[in-house]
Amino acid sequence: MYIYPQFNRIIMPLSGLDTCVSYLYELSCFDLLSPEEKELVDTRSVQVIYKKGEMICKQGSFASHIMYLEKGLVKIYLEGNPKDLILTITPQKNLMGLQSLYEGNETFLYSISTYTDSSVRLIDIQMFKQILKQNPLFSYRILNILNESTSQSYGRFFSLTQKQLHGRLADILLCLSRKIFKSETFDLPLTRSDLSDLTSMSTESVIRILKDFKDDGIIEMNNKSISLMDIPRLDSISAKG
Amino acid sequence: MYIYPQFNRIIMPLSGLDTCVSYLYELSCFDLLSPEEKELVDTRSVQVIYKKGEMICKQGSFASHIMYLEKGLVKIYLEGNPKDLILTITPQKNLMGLQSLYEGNETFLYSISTYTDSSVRLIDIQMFKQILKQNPLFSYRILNILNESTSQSYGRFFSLTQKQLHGRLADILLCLSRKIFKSETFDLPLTRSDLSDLTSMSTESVIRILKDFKDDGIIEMNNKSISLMDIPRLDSISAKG
DNA sequence: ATAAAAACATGACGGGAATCATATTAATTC
DNA sequence: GAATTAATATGATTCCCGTCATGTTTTTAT
Repeated sequence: MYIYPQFNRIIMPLSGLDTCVSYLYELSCFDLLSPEEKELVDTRSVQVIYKKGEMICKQGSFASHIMYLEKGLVKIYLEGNPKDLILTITPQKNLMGLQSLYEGNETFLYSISTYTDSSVRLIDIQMFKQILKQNPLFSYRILNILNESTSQSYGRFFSLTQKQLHGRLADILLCLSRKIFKSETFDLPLTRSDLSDLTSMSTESVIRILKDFKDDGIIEMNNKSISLMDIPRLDSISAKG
Repeated sequence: MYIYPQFNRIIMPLSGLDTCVSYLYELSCFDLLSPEEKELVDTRSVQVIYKKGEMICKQGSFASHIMYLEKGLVKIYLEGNPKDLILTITPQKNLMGLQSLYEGNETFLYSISTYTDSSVRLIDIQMFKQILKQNPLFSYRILNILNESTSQSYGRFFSLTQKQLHGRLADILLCLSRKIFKSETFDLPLTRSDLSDLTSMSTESVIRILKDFKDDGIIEMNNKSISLMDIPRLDSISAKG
C-alpha cells in the first residue's frame, strides 16, 4: 500500500531554494559523451571571443546553437522597456541557451551580454538535440542542469517579488560574494546601474542603500571594491526581506 | 566558416514569451513509453483524490514521486511570509514536480494545493528516473515540457517584476480566459485573495482594479462570473505594464 | 433558518521607492 | 592632457500601492 509522505517537520520558508543569481555547482556534462560524440561536438562547434559589453545572443532570434561559456562573466536577461530583467549571472564553465531546446519554437528565450571579455563555444543545436535523443545519460544530466537553473530562478523570483529594496540588495551582495567571486572582498565588474537591473530597482536606490550599508558598517566600499564586513547581518536583512 | 546569426529585424519585447500562469500545450509523454515501461508506470503509481483546498505536496519535503494531474485545477507556489508566490496554475493533464528530478537534492521545490476537487496520479520517482535514463526520447520529451514550463515562468517573472498593478491583473485575466477556461466568459473558482496571490498585490488592490475595469467597460462581473468585453484593451494594458 | 465566518467592498492614510533635477567624480576619447 | 562622456552621488518631489478601519454581502456551518 502506498503511503503519501507528509512529514510533520518544520519547513523553513524557501527551503531548498536560494535567492542567488548564479549557480552553486558547475555541473559538467561532456564527460558523459562517447568518443564519437565528443568528436562530433568538436567538429560542429566553434569558439568565439566576445569583448566586454557585447551581446552573445538576442532574445527572439533563431536559436541555431547552444552556448558554452569557457571564460568570462555574462548576464542572461529578458529585454524590457525601459528596464531589462536579469535572470541570472553566469560565470565560466556553464552551458547557456538550454531553455531553447524546445521543439517547434527554436528561438532564444533571452538575451545574453558579457560583463567581461569572454570566450564562448557555439555548439550546433541540431547536433546537440541528436545527441540528447540518443544518449540518455547525457540527456538526464542536461535535465539536472536545467532543473538547477530553474531552482535558482525560483529563488530569485521570490526575492524580487516578495522582498523590499534592502533585502534584495543584500541577496545580490551575498550571492556575488559566495557564488561568483568566492571571497568576502571583490572588485565589481558591474556598475550601480547593472546592480539596479539585477535587483529591479532604480540606480539611485542602489546607491542610497549601499550607502546605508556602509554607514551601518555592514560593508566597506572604495569605488569598485566591496568588502562584506558583517555577513550575519546581511543574512538577517535578506531573511527579513 | 561559422557565421554568427544576428538578424537585424525588430524584436518585440518579450518575443517568444508570454506572461501567463499556465501552459498552452498539453504535451503528452506517456505515449513514448514501451509497453513494458507503461506497465511499470501503472504498477508503480497510485491514484489519489484530493478535495478542494488540500495540499498535494509540501515545499521542502522529500520528493518520493512525480505527480500527474488527471483532473482538477491546482496552484504551484513558493511559501512565503506573509504571502505565497504562485509560480503557475496548472489544469488537468499536466505533470507536476518534474523540477524535483535533481540528483542529490530530492525535495519539492514548491508546494501544490488544489483549487478544485482533483485527481492525481503519484508516480514513484526512482522508477521515473530509471525510465529517463534508459529511454532517451521520453527523456527528451520531458526536457521539452520542462523548458515550456520555464518559458512560462520567465514571462510571469517579467510581468510581476516589471509591470504595475493594472498590467499584472490584465495578464492574469487574459491567461485565465485563453489558457485555463478557453472562453471569454468564465466562473472563477478563485477568490479575490487568490487573485492577489497570483498577481503579488493586496486583495484590496485586486478589488479596486477589477472595479476600474468594470467601470471602463473592459470586463463585466457578477460575483464569481467574469466576462472579458474588450480584449484588445486588456492586451494594450498588459503591454504598457 | 439562524449564527458565524469568509469573502467582498470602499475610503482614509502613510510609507516605500521611483522620478526629476543637479552636482561631483571617474573613465574615455581625441 | 584637455574635453567629453559615463558613472556616482544627493536632495526634493511625486505617486503607486499597501495597510488599516469599517461596513456589506455571500457562504458555510450548526
